[in-house]
Amino acid sequence: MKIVFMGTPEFSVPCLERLVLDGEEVVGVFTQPDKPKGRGYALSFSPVKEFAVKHNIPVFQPKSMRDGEALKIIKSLAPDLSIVVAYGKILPAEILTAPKYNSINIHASLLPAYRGAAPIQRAVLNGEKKSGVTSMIMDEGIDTGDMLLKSEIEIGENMTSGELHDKLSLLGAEVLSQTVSKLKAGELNPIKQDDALSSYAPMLTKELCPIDFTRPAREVHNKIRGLSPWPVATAVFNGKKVKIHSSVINDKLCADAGVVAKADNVITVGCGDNKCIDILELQLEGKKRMSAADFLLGHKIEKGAYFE
RNA sequence: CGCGGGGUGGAGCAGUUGGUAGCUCGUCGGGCUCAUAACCCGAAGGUCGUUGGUUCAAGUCCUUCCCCCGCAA
Repeated sequence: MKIVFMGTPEFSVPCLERLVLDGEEVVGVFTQPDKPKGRGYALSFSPVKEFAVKHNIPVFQPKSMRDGEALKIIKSLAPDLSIVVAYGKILPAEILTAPKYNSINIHASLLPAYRGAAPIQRAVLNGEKKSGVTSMIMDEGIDTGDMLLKSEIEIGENMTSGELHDKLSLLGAEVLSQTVSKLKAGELNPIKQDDALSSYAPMLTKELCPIDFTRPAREVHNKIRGLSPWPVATAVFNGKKVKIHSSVINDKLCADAGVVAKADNVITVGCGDNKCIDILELQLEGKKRMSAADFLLGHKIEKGAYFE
């Protein structure tokens, strides 16, 4: 089957890779334009582009999908199907319906819940017990298309967004592969989403990062794992910003919000509900990420020290 | 050349106005203890990221390059 693939971040790569492994004819890849990133503003390729280049698949990076150019390209590629996985642009109907079998999307949530840009992280932030991947036929709305296949996965107590991301990314490739093969076999039964049950997962911003230790321990913990590995929950210690990379809930100790209850191998900090969290890994500004134990070797934590 | 922090014994940090390096942990040996990730004594281990320079003398000043990280995108 001739397929056009649209995707940008790391999450999309396993899907694209799976299509290639399944022997599909990927005739073109659309991905976001190269952008200056990182220190020094070096121009960088998207992970999908990296993969496509390596496999000699033609890459297209239009700035807009609505100026007719993109449509022209797609028509010239004459695909049977378009597959969109975290492309990062909202596609107009003319693009979606250009291929013979229209466009299929892989979304990292159990739709209709968590439509939108950051379904993985939002699920972790909200302390959801499960998540998953849904394939759907795309329409013009944001993740509102008719659902095709769905696969669930458990979210562990201490799982981070990064870990869930990696699992869903692989699961997504699996669901995609099945969806395509069922499409070929004519076995797909699109199911309408129940809008009443829908929810939206907006993009993360750095405003979410500061930890409020007056919140319950579980909420603090969910924030820490939900924002890991990006943008990472932060606190202030001794006037310096620290990123808190990982934690576990500690309901054996008790301390005022933000106050350090204990610091030997881990740093135990009080939260708002008379429980604590154990900080396992943290990172001082300008320093590398390190375990709490390593941090403590070089940083004395006096009695009464606190995070804010 | 977007802004900024940093590269010091295995790990995390100190190191003032330049005079051959110190702390905590770890490691090894010994001791104490019913016992211990506790405590005591002792030991090993560092060309102070790299290059060149200034100086009687540089981890500490200037220079080249490499690497790491925070911010911002």
